[in-house]
Amino acid sequence: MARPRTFDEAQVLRAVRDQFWNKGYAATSMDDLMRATGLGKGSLYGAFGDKHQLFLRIFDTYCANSVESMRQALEGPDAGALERLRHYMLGVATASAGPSRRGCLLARGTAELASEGATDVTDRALQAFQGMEAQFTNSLAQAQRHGDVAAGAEPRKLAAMLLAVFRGLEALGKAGMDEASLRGMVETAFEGLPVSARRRR
Amino acid sequence: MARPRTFDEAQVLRAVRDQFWNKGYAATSMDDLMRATGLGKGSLYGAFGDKHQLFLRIFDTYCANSVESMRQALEGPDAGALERLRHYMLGVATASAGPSRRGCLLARGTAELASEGATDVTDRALQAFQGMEAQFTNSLAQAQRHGDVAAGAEPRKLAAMLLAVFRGLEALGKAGMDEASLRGMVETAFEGLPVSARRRR
DNA sequence: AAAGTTATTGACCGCCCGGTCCACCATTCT
DNA sequence: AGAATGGTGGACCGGGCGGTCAATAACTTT
Repeated sequence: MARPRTFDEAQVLRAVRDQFWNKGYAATSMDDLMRATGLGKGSLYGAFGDKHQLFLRIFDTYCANSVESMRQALEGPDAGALERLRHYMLGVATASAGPSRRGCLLARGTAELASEGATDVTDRALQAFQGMEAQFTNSLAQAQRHGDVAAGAEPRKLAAMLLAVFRGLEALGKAGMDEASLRGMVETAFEGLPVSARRRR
Repeated sequence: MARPRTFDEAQVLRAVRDQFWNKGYAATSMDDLMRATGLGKGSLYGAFGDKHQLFLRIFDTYCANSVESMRQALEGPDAGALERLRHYMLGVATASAGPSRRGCLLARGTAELASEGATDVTDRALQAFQGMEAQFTNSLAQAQRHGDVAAGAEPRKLAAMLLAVFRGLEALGKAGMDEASLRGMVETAFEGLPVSARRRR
């Protein structure tokens, strides 16, 4: 009934996301987005609305993807749950220390847009964080079931603590903290987890 | 030999800091700074240079103040060192959860300016974080000396881990995480610290 | 083929951006 | 008193900002 779109929406959104990711929200201009996507201004506005809506759109999918990719990384049998979790967090430490310096869009977006009453951003971020915490809880419960974590421990409390470490890694990595330090933090946090009595050395 | 300044430099810098703190770097305009300080543009540029230099200036003192205020909060005899540290971090948790939402300028500035190769910002941030870590290490060493922390523990490793939690609190608080959760993370982290054998229950 | 509908492009809008510049002023030195 | 010095305020600059819009193109329906 009408002219079809000539661009791949997913591809455009990826380009937009990368722009916001690299430069931040305020520092990204609509011209930057035009250049990055190859679309004219009218197309961008027509398809996605204004800058803020566009940001929310990519922020949304970024959050969902983050939680989902974590879920995939952690899923598996009870037996290796604790080790998978530890391995995952070590990977985060290494990635955060990388020279990319772009860090995590979730952290960046929240830091930049939280203050000005933009609850539409913080709400999504909070939901993502809670989703991540739930993944941690799940892994720890698996580990507990398998006997790697003390029977009396509370997976949810431990998960919350690990979530704080997790977000801290990101923050410190962006400041340029070296990989060894970040990985050390993960190791130390895991050494503090209550080990099952049967496995205590 | 010439006309003296009519403004209080410290006061002006405080106003500038608050502007950057509330709105972020990119979103703060020079007009905002003129309004906040009451100074004309010429005075601002004459006294402090351009926007970036001005930001570095206030960022510098903010970092120094942060480390120093932490030092003051933690200083004291060996006896209460661990408890002071715990109390301090609980205070951070409560403050991060506050409805102010402005969070920590150190975190915000780093998140916003780290990516674009602005090592002048990240260098200062990293130095501040290392200063904080040193304070933690110091308190933990005191606690160890007093027997609150296991003799075999390594204060520096534990301090690094607590630093990650510390920065995580800030990040999660900005997203709107509730106070009870944040305080819980601190409690859990402290429960994981290796307790002196003499004091183990 | 004509009508209807939507995508696309880029010119255009008013405004505000960071930064410069200069006329003016308050002070100190001679 | 007058020159010299440096602080002050604001007009001014070119350009980039977010956002709008009308002309045109590409498709479907009748």
